[in-house]
Order: sequence, then structure tokens, then C-alpha cells
Amino acid sequence: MNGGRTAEKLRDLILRGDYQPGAPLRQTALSARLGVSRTPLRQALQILDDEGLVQQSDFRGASVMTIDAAMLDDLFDMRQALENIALKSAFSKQTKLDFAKAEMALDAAEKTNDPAALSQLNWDFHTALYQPSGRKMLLDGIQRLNRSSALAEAIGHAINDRITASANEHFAILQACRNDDRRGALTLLNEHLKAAHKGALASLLEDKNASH
Amino acid sequence: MNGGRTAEKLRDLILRGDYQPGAPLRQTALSARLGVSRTPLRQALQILDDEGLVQQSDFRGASVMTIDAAMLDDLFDMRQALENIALKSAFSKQTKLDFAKAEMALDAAEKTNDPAALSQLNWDFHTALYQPSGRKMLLDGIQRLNRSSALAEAIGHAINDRITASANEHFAILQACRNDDRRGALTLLNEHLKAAHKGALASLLEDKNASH
DNA sequence: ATTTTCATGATTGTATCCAATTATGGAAAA
DNA sequence: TTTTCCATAATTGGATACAATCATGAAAAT
Repeated sequence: MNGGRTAEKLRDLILRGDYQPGAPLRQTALSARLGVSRTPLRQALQILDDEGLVQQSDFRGASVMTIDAAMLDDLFDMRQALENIALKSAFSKQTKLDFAKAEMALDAAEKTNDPAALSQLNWDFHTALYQPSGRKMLLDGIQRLNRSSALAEAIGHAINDRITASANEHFAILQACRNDDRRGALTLLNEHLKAAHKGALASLLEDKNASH
Repeated sequence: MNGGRTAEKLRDLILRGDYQPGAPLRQTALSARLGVSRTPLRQALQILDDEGLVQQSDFRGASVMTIDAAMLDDLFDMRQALENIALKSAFSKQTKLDFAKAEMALDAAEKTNDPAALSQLNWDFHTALYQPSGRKMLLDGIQRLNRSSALAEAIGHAINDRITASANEHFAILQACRNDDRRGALTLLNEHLKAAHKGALASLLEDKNASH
């Protein structure tokens, strides 16, 4: 089952901006580029379809998902709801959060400017906070939403201001967790999500204007 | 892209109980049964994997997802969070809920005892309530969770008491919606979800005991 | 000039073939 | 008897061949 790895590669390409939203994803060309045959590529396309990064149409092929404001609203409402549950759970369990991993992810995130890598490191950070809750299915759900959101955030090449702001917010959340400040961590998390939502919306509109 | 239809057929077979949780899903046998070749069948397996109804393992094949208590907890926490958002949205929009469709689904649900059809009708009911919010992505997320839950609910052949109780709860929710009683509808919805959770958990334990 | 038709090519979907991996069962060794 | 090993069968994963559908563009009709 190599389709999974193919999906990762293709996801990185999309998040990196090699294929803009709406761009067609031709099977022969893509499979050649990724060094596999069409069979595992199609599996990868199906995976990314279910993740919400790709849209497929009968006999008309696949293309990168196009995102609108309504979708962003839904995505961030869902993220907020689920991540709040996850963070609360992490606090209520007595297992310590993985501070070392969280800090490593944040440090690494500051040094890269590859959108795909950045997205992965951001996820690593969130994982470090939520993982200890042991709620695998909840985590899966959050990751799926994160991946959809990642596309939106990567679109406008994610205005640099927003990236550094996001990093600061992450640090603040981590700090609150270290101090065992549950209430503070939750507020900071929600502010962080709201800011991310706002930023994605802005870069979406900007992108729309840019293409007249 | 016939894989989608194949996925529907297979999903029905699983929900109908033709393949118990943990049962292997052999590609050649299944493709023969469903009247397609292995290629679209494998796509269907991938779709159901992403839906959480099937688990795949490298070179070891696919099998029906096995559900444990922790997964049920996650599933129902997520459902509660998302369905509350959806119902609130439906109320805040001025577009009227689709009462006719909701009632039709409930009536039809009372007349069938096919788990797959019942699951679909239950979803139709929830859709009638949430659809008017127009939040497609939110609805997709809820549907995904519903499908995973459906497997859990169908396991113990869903104790008959629970089925009629669920029907009553649905009617109560519908009634509250008709009266424009937002607060009441929300409480009833949450009670309904909690009862479904409890029921699924019970039938899970019972099933475990039955197989020593 | 505009629209319609239709032949051709491009692209996707399905079936099948081959390769890689895993499961099975019996023989040999302990 | 029990365990280990290996040959064989069963099964999955990937590549390719074929069929079905869609997109194109030029010729014909209006």
C-alpha cells in the first residue's frame, strides 16, 4: 500500500503551492512526476479527496480543492470545537504534556519557510499538546481539519506577519500549559484559532482580488 | 468513478451485519459478490477506510473496523460538539427547517428494520434539520461521524428498545423545532446523543461478553 | 458569421497481468 | 511431542492494456 506515501508527497506539493487551487491534477503527468504508476496515484487522489484537499469529478479528473469563505467558517468552527475538547482532556489527564516535543516543533518552525514543512511542524506542536489525552479518534478528526485548513493558510503564501504572529501565539499557549494554567491555555488557543481564521479569510480575499 | 457506488453497497453490507467487526474483507470474493473488478473495489475500501468503517493493513488486507469504548467516547463527543453548532446555525438562519422531509424520514424509519436503511433514514432526519443552515462542510463532518457511529449502533443488532426510544427522541426534537423552541431542541438533541452513546456502549459490552 | 455535427485525440475508469508479501502446512530437527 | 524451517498457496500491491467518456476543433449547415 504505497498510495499512502504517494498521498503525502502530493499533499506536500499542493501545500507548497506547486498546484494552485482549482488546478487540474492529470493522472499520467502526476504519476510520472511522483515515479509511480496510475494505480497508487489514484489511491492517493482518493485519500486527499477525503481529506478535503482535492476534488474529483467523474471522467473529468481531479483538481486542487477551491476554498471559499463559507468553508473557512465551517472549518474553524469545527477546529475550535474539537481542539477545545482535546485540550481540556489533555489537562484533565494526569499524564504530562510533551513539552520537549512541542518546543522542538516551534523552534524548527521558525527556521523553515517551506509551507508544507511548516504545516507539519504546526501539527507536531498541536499533537504534543493533545496526544497525551490518548484520544486517538479525536486526534484523527482534528488532524483532518488541520489538513484542510493548511491548504487555506498556504494559499496567499501565508503573509509573513501572520506566520510570526502564529509562532508567538504558539509560544504563549505552550507557556500557559507549562504553568498548568488551563483557563489561560484555552483562551489563548481560541484566540489563536480566531486569528488563524481571520488571516486565512484575508489571504483568501486578497487572492481573489489578485486574480481579478 | 464507480468506486463510490461500490462503497455504498459495501457500506450497506457492513451495516446490515453481513460482515462483523474484525471480519476480513477479501478483495476477490467481495469484488465477485459486488459484480465489479478488484480495481473499483479497492477504491471503495479506501473510501470506507477514510470513513472509519474499514481498517487496512499492508499486504494483510482489509477488515471491518473494530470499535472500542474509547472510540465511542470520542465519536460521541465530536458529534455532540458539531451537531450543536449545526442546530444553532439552523435556528439562527431565517430559512425554515425542512419539517416535511424530517417527518417523512421518521415515518419511514418506523417501518423498516434493516439497519442500513434505518441508519440512512436517521441521517435524513438530521439532514432535514441541519441542511437549511447551508453549512456544507460542517454537514460533511457530521455525516462522517454519523457513519462511524452507525457501525457501533448496528453491532448488537441495536437492541429494539433503543431503536424505539431513539425514534421517540427524534419526534420530540422535531416537535421542539416546530415550536421554534431553540433551547428545548438543543437539550433534547444532547439527551438524544447521550442516550445513543450509552446504548452503543452497552451493546458493545454485551457483544464482547457474548464472544467470551 | 454563427451554430451544429461529428471525427479525432486526450483523459479517466475498469479489467487483467505480473510482482511482492504473507499465510499455511508438512517435513526435518530438537 | 514440540519446534523450526522451507516450499507452496493465497492474497495483496503495482503496472499495463483496454474500454468508456469527455474535450477539441474543423467541416458542414443555417
